[in-house]
Amino acid sequence: MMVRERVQIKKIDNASARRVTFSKRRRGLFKKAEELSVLCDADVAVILFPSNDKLFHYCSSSMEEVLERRSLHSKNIDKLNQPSLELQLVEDTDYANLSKEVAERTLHLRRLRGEELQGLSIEELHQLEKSLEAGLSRVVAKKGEVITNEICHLQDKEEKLMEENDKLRRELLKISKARKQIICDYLSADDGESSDTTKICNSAGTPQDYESSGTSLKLGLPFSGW
Amino acid sequence: MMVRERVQIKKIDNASARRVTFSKRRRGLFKKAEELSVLCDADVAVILFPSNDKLFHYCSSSMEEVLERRSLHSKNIDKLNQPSLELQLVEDTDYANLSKEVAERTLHLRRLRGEELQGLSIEELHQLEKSLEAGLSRVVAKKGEVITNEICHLQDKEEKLMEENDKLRRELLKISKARKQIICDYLSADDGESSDTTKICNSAGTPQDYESSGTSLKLGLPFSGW
DNA sequence: AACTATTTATAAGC
DNA sequence: TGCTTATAAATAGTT
Repeated sequence: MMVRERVQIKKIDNASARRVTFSKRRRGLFKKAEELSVLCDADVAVILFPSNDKLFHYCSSSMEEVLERRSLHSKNIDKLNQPSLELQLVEDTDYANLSKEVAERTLHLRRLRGEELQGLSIEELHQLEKSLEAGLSRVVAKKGEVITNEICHLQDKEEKLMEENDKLRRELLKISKARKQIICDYLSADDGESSDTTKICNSAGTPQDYESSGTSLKLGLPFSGW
Repeated sequence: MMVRERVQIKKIDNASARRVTFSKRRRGLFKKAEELSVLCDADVAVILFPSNDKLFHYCSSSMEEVLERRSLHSKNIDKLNQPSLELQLVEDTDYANLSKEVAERTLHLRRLRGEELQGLSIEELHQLEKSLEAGLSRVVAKKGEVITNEICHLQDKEEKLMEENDKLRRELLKISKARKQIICDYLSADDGESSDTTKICNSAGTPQDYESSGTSLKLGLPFSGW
């Protein structure tokens, strides 16, 4: 029973246990959020997406209001990290605005490439650095994921090809044997008493031509600079 | 000391106590959020606005992504409000081109932040990674340069201030000596033969008030998160 | 910021 | 789900 020892924080494999824990901890989290908002007079919003694609949320006031406030904050204080990507959806009515946005994004892109850094404060450079590090780690993680998938896929393919290969080899072997049998039969019929024919008729011999190439399939990965 | 009894969940009046509690509970809340996201494989976002108008947030993945997901969930209702999007595309070509550019740059920026990576090939991910690494190294180099400059500048400033400090201290010392001399002279004139006056007249004594503060100048650097 | 008595959250079992 | 309980974790008040 109960919490015998320190529980380690890693994904719960058992799906139903995971759901139970999610329910319990969701309640706990929302309660903490509520307490914080009351004790410290703060606006608090919590959004949860469990793996089953449902949505849970808690907000001390109005969710829309809090999110709006956040995006304002992001735009003003954290211009470097959050270059109003949300704005894309908002209808940017005139040409001038759009033009400004292109310029903004272009500058930001150049700075992320390490260009046009003159005049930036240490704080701004530090945020740029953090942003690059975060992006890099996500990209590297994604790449790992894609590579793993690719490898699984290729291994699957390899297995299937090897099976097919085996099948084909067996068929060839069968045909080869049949052929030799025919020749053998022919020779036996043609020259019944010759003792030399046993050499040609060796149907139990190992036909090396079709059995030695099974494990050297070349399955090139699509890119080699990892 | 400590939690003598059940704590009332109501606004903490004392502002500094409120800030301390906010800090502690914020850490706790973010920790719980993180644990929930890991244990239950959920996406979690927490946004906090304490009364002082700062912004704190935690997100298990990308805040923008989570918020977008949330708005998709709740936008099922709003779908009827969006018929104007197509009508706007009937504008002139320049506007359309510009719009496309904004979209392109936005996508690129988001990918550099590690978002919207689905569907990219290994090669593309690899290039993104290289690009991020290159930008990161340039930004880090620039930051180093700026920091070095800032430090030189501050050292200059420190030296000048210390010189000025010395000058001021010497002047004060001079004034102090002059004053004591006047008192001494006065007392001597008033009571010529008293042997006690030598104590007061000790003009070679060390006036500690002006000599002990020279090396403790505080020259705060503008940012501390290096 | 560190400490600690106490409250609170929660894992496991039913 | 909800209840129970032993234990882990959070934290209020103090230094």
